[in-house]
Amino acid sequence: MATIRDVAKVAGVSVATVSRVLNETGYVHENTRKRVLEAIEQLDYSPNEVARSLFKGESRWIGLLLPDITNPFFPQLARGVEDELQKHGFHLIFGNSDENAEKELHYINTFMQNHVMGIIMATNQLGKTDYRGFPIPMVFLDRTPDGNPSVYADGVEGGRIAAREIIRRGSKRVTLLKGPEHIRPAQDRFRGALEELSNSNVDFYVMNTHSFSFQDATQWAAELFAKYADTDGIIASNDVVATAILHEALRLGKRIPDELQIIGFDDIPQSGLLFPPLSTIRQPAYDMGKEAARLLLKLIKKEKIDQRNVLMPVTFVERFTTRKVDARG
Amino acid sequence: MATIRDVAKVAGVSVATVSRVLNETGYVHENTRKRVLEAIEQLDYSPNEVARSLFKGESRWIGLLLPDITNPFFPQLARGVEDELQKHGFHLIFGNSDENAEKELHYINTFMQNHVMGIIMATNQLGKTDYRGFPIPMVFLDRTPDGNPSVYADGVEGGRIAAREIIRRGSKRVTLLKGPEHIRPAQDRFRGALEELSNSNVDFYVMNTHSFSFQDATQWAAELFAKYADTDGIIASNDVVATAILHEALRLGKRIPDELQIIGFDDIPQSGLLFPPLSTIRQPAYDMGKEAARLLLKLIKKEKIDQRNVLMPVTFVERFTTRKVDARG
DNA sequence: TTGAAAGCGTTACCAT
DNA sequence: ATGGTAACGCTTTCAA
Repeated sequence: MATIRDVAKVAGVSVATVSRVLNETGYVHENTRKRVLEAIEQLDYSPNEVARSLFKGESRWIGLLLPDITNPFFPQLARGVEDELQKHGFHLIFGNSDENAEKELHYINTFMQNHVMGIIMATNQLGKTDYRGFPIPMVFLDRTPDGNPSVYADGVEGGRIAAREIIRRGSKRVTLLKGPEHIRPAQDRFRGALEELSNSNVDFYVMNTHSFSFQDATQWAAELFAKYADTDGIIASNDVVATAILHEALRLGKRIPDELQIIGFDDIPQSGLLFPPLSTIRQPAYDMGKEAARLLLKLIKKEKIDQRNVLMPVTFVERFTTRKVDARG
Repeated sequence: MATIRDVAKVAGVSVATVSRVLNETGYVHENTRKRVLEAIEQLDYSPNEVARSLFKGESRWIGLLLPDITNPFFPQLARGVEDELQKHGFHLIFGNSDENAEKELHYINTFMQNHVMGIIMATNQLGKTDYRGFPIPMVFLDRTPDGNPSVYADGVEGGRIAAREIIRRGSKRVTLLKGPEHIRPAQDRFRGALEELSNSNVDFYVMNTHSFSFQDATQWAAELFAKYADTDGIIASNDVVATAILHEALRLGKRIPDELQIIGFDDIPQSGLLFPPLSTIRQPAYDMGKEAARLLLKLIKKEKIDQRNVLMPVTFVERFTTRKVDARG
């Protein structure tokens, strides 16, 4: 690996001059500039970012902390973050926290030791640790109780839409799954749907569920259909749960969507690949990632922020687990 | 951020001594050690990895370059890599190459500039760039033409198993999809299946297909069923393609698996969530990630390597797009 | 057992 | 327009 000194020697100039052409700062004669550029070419030199970072006290690294990249919602998000950072010459250091407060702290720590310029994190441990007054910018992929910068999807509205659409398409005995207590988006969705359902004239049944796992959901689904056999519409707390319910319904021979409608949440990539393809409330995961990266970059560059908490819109994706309805509703 | 100098000052010793207790190198009196530790505690000091890395000319970073984290096979792999690295105190710098040689080079470059100690990459551009004699260890997630270290799944055997199982379960008119020419695992699978099919007494039809995309596959599926309506077994080139075929078959009202059997490849997470759940040849993605990380770490530490090219076993995952057969076959 | 100082590869300041 | 050099925070000789 050639260093700036090697380049200086070959070009017959001082390291200061090389640095100047590298960074395009200060004066340097066109001829010397050429010589330096040639030397760089010849030696296949590229500057050592570590040294740069040490001197400047800054870097081009961003830490991204996700609960689990294996969870289908997150890859899109990560991709959005990476694409945006990449455009601005920043790089990602990545970790999985498994929703574990200890791991989370550990990663934040190593991020700091590695001079990252900012951190983007999704967590449900919010409130357990106080991140106000943190020495570097952080963006949360979720609302934060303390008003930290964040980007999040409009779960409440999502819940409302889900309820509205399932009612509008004719379900009369709706089942609403509550979702994990400690996961904020789940509770938002629940509240939104509950609100809309309460104001409607359909019967509905709330089922308490505590996880997002496929296994668990399969079991509730069985219980649900045993207990409430004539339900004709289910609002699931996310797409994975919706998938489990769909399976169980199919297994019981229910006709979807004629006999039973199902709406999920998230619009993870596989939802469109199910049979029948799942109708769901879409969170724009990729764009959320991009937005988070943008916000963080602004924070880092201390640009003016007009919106520290950006709310992303949510949309109904009509596929085939809900009935068609004519344009006028 | 406190520095080693601050600690030295508070503890009333030199930075050299602090460094010694930090690294547990050289002699240091128990009493001074205590004082230093207290100072560290008091200042909440942790060493600057960037400075460390600059001095040592080494780091705890590993670059991971994947085609696209959004592609369902890769998150598991990434997770395997991260878990293993994490255990050994290494961190991941991550990028998506999109199978684009230019991007690939760009990332490799930034990885190098950032002093990563090694690189793990999955690519189908192999051979376009010569990575022999590269200054840091690289592990490829695929076989490499030039014998670079690698970990890969046994595609040929996978193809054989797929063909064997579909024949054993009674398909008489098998369709084999070829998959993209330039993707090595796809060709391995194809060759394996072709071999087994050739040695069998079933009729078979090879369909040339050029991508792994869901959209494209949906189209071929339509063509396929039009052209070869009585095929009763399809070996797809991966699970995404298998899913598209499954859909099309369901749409045409075919009974699965009685009338038509389908086998995929990969065992991506959603394959078990399809309806009916997809039978497939499983690549152990998570373990492949772990194995790649282990191999790389060994390379970095210059430990003895008994196997520079590790072949991972592939298994048949029996679900419900293939027929049951009694234990004796 | 401890400290002083050089050096890792940069950048930026101050001279010239 | 160019060069010398201190400094970033650490580790590691070398001397004491």
